Amino acid sequence: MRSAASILHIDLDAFYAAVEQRDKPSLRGKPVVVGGIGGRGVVATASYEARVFGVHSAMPSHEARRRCPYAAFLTPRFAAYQETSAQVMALLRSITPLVEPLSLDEAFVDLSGADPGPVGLDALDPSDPDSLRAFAAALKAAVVEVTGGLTGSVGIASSKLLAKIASDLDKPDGLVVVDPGTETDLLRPMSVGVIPGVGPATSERLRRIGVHTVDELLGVTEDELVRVLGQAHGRALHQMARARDDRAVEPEREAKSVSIEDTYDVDHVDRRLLEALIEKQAVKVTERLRRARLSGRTVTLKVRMHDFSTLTRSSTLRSPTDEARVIGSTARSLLADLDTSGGVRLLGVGVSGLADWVQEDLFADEAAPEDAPDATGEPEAELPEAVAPGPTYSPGVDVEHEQHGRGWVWGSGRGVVTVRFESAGTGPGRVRSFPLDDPELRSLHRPRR
DNA sequence: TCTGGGGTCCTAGGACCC
DNA sequence: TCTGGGGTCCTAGGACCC
Repeated sequence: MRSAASILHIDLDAFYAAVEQRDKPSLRGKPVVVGGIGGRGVVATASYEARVFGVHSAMPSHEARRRCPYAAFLTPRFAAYQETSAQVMALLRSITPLVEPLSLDEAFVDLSGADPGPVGLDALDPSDPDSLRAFAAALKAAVVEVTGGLTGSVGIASSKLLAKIASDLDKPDGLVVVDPGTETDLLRPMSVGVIPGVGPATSERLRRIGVHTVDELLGVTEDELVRVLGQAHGRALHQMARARDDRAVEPEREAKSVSIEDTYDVDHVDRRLLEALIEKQAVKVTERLRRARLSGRTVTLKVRMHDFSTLTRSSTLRSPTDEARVIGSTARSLLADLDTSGGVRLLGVGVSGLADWVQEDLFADEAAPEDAPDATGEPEAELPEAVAPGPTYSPGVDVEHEQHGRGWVWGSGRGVVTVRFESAGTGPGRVRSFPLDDPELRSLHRPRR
């Protein structure tokens, strides 16, 4: 841990739901649930108004609907979230290049040597708590400004560990500065679960040796922790309990894998269908690889069975590839070893062992397992709807009507789509319904990147 | 109608090599 | 005259994060 509180962690509040409320004025102040809306969907983010009803992330959507039937249930618009995230990250990088994004809505920032000019301040002194508080307040205001109204919670401390814990203490719209020297006093009474990396399994193991709080964790020797949790985790936790953490903010972390996975509304048994689905995923993974100018050597197939048991099978090629044909045939050959007769609820295709270049493949003929019948060669019409294009008018997606302008899909069914015409800058808008095939209505949905 | 999708990191065993 | 010891690569699974 550093002598000054020079590490900042920012976490945008209820991020997906907040973007939806920004862009859909009629939903401001109301319960909003963003996530999968199919029978097997789960909640990605619930607005604070929905959390009051007990709705939270990772809860099955049907359970969320039971608890909060009048919430707006929306499918995610990742393009909008990515755009908003990029605005915030750009703001942070205008202050210092030492920015480490953890996800779309979270980042660490190393404030040593930062320039507070972009948030309208002359000076920032990380050794002065008042200066830090003034900076954080200015930063939060700037986030509201660049995002068009989103708030974030900020924690500032002498390490990543404490900054992250601090940003969580005063949500939403929070601001907590941990003064150097007070770190262990802050941690001591807390549950071990506040330490990032301590989830249900670790908590349970610790509970069995009588440890519930950080204070109790302090009474356990490093050897004992290693015995219970393994080398890496045990040592790390022994350090964390003492607020010892000198991990650096790493601005340039590179991707280690790229993957696609899909859970289907029904379990699939038909092998030809499974192969066709894998082939589609291979094409999508390839598109992502190529956009990032990457190639990879190891292809992994993930299969979740009807009983939720999950298997992975992987195969490492002689050289990196970014070809859908190679990735698809490799993944399909991995399926061959598995007994899927009980039904498959999820398939996934991933590529790891990434290289930021594409080798001219001297062994192309050998790298591609010899001509397994090509699933994409099958007539599309023979396959069930699972491989057909999805519905265009999912709840929440952006649309435009020639007469009425921009709006978003409230719902659709029985040949009708219902649209509310409003956007971030307008007030709450009117609602109208149209036939699904209305030529004047079009989806502005951009395919997911 | 139980349990998403995108990731990261760690462990453990076997093969292989020196 | 059983059975060494690392190191690296690969595979499979699991915990965890948002």
